[in-house]
Amino acid sequence: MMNNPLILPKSFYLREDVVEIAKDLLGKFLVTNLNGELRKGMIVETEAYSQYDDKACHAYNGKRTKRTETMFLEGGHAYVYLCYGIHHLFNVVTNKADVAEAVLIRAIEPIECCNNNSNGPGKLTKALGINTLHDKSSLIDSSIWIEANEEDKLGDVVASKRIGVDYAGKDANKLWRFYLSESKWVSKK
DNA sequence: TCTACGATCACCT
DNA sequence: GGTGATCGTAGAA
Repeated sequence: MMNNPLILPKSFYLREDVVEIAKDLLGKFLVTNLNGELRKGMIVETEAYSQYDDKACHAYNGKRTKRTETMFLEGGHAYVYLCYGIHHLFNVVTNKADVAEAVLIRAIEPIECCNNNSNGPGKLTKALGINTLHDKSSLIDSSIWIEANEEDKLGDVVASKRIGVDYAGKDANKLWRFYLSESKWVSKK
């Protein structure tokens, strides 16, 4: 994957507005190259999480643990963790080092070698072959990366409440989930 | 050490 | 619509 001009540069991830980045990731291509097999899907659904003013975030209020440590890395890294003992969830770490913010990729539209369904955060990691071994991987120069979409014909972007974070009280009402309204691959309308 | 629970999914009624 | 699977992590003791 050397010198691919479409790969999003680190500066894309280092920006300080994680909500903005969550929106920008829609329509981009998430690509993995594992075991010599290239897999690619278009991102159609994302959610933003921030350590600031967001109880739903694992690193809320700057909480640093072995698991959340990844979110404190510099933007442009993968944050992968196990949920419900079964599902691997893939996030993109954003902002500068020591600021814990990330974007959860919730659904992709299969493009290459992802015949499996991928309309949910647990399913897309399975379709792409992502697991917790990829936690802390760089998204710039390793086997997982995100490419720009030169066509960039997105259609309508819809904002909604995030899924599965009711425990977060008022923060559960934040409109920090974004999806492409025309995509049939969105996990839930 | 021990216990509780989750950024989900598939299958059941 | 309701619920069980399943296990690493976090927090308590």
